[in-house]
Amino acid sequence: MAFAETFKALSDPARRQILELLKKGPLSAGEIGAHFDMTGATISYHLKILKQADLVFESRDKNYIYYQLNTSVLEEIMLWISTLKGGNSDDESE
Amino acid sequence: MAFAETFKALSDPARRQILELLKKGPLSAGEIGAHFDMTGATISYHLKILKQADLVFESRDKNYIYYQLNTSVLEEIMLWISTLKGGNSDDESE
DNA sequence: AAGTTATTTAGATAATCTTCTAAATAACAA
DNA sequence: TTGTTATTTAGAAGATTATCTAAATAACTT
Repeated sequence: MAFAETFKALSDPARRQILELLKKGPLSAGEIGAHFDMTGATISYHLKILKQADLVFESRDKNYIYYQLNTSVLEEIMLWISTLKGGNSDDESE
Repeated sequence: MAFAETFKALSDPARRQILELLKKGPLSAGEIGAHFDMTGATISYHLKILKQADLVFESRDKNYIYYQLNTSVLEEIMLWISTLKGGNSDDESE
């Protein structure tokens, strides 16, 4: 829904990399953090922004919080971009 | 090419609106500015960022500078998003 | 209950971003 | 060449962002 929030969230390289990690499946906050040279607090901050943008959602298990991609918002962005390109949202070969 | 730059450029509402205006065709910096409640200097700043991100290009005529959409970069973003969603960049119904 | 581990929240700081005003270019018109 | 119009550049101010450390929660283990 909130377009600004979504694009804002995508504008940071670390957050894009997080999304790419999640492409393969859910990961806990700690597992995500292991891929970065940042404190857990900073990772948590980025996850919060991705969550607010609806790009990820979380589910809890034991004392872990798992994050996973939410692809539905990506659809909406694709739509925005494709109307910008083409005018029409439908497929338009040539 | 520079993904970070492109997403950064798209993260500002005014810049997205500029792109939408340019969808209908080229406009001069002044014509673009007329749609916003900002100084020409600020518009120029936003145009520079869009230009650096390769989202627009300019062409000069008389003492006007016309801006127009460059859709090729939009393709690349679509590709990034769709690989994030689907894994495969090709069409994948269901 | 007390201790441990995973994660978030709070508060601070430094860097980056958006915007303005004023001045500089660039190109045209007389 | 002088003046006018369109746009950009420079420099400054205020807002937002990314990051850290330290402290707070939350959930598990013993």
